[in-house]
Amino acid sequence: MPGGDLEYAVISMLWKLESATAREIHAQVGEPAKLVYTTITKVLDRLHAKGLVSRERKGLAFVYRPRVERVVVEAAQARAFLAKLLGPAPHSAVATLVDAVDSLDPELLDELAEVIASRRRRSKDGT
Amino acid sequence: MPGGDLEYAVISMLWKLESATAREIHAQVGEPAKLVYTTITKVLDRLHAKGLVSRERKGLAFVYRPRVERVVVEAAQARAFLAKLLGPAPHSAVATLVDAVDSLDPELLDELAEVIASRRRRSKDGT
DNA sequence: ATGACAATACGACAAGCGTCGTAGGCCAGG
DNA sequence: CCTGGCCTACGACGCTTGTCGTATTGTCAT
Repeated sequence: MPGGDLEYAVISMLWKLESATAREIHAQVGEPAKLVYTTITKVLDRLHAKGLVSRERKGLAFVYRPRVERVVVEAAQARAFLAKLLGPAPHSAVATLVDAVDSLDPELLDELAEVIASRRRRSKDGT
Repeated sequence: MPGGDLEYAVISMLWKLESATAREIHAQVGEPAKLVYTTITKVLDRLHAKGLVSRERKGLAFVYRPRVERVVVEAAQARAFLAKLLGPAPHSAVATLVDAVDSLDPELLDELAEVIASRRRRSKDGT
């Protein structure tokens, strides 16, 4: 549901920090990207309008916190993306994925294999 | 580079068919989605403007064909998506991914494992 | 030639997002 | 009391995408 990249970056930071003010988010996300402060507040606004984050006044500022669990959002995104890829040719998609992981961080391949193994084991048990 | 879902669906169909007219694409993609013919041609237009597909006149109609290889585009998408996910917590991202695959098509897990294994083997060789 | 048809070209509109700029409210230090 | 900082609220703009509708043009059979 966080459609764009910036929105995603912002809510990601919130997941990481648990809660934060616009200023803090800006320091972490906006500043490095050379984005003006109000750009971040705007994004926060929209996220809030969509019900993805909650906010609570604290003195002058708002303290924001995520309102949706990260796992849920990421699972949804992953599924959507996968579905898009799988559409026509599931098999090559799998290879594409593995390549992507490999090229971004080869070490994750081991982890990936492990996760799959345990998932497979669990399936066999019926859990 | 094919930003949206419809654009992606259209170029996907082109990858599948090798080449096709707007009418054919519409029959495959547009019709089932209850989209009007010109919606498809518009998308094809934009795809063409972006240089993602080429077209060649054939009688009245244009015959379109993909101009970028599917692997290239998909690899780029996969990398972009992965990078987005990995950003904050690479590890849970891997799990998310596996979950997604599992939930969409459990059989692909085996395939995934296999691909990883061969990729690992190759890495070890240094290829 | 001409009229019916098919296909394209073009233009329009609404959303969603990124990105700013400006206006207005509020609190603390002179 | 007034001024300087912060902070939020809001509105604006441009670009991309989805989605149509209408206008134009080219082809073919009569």
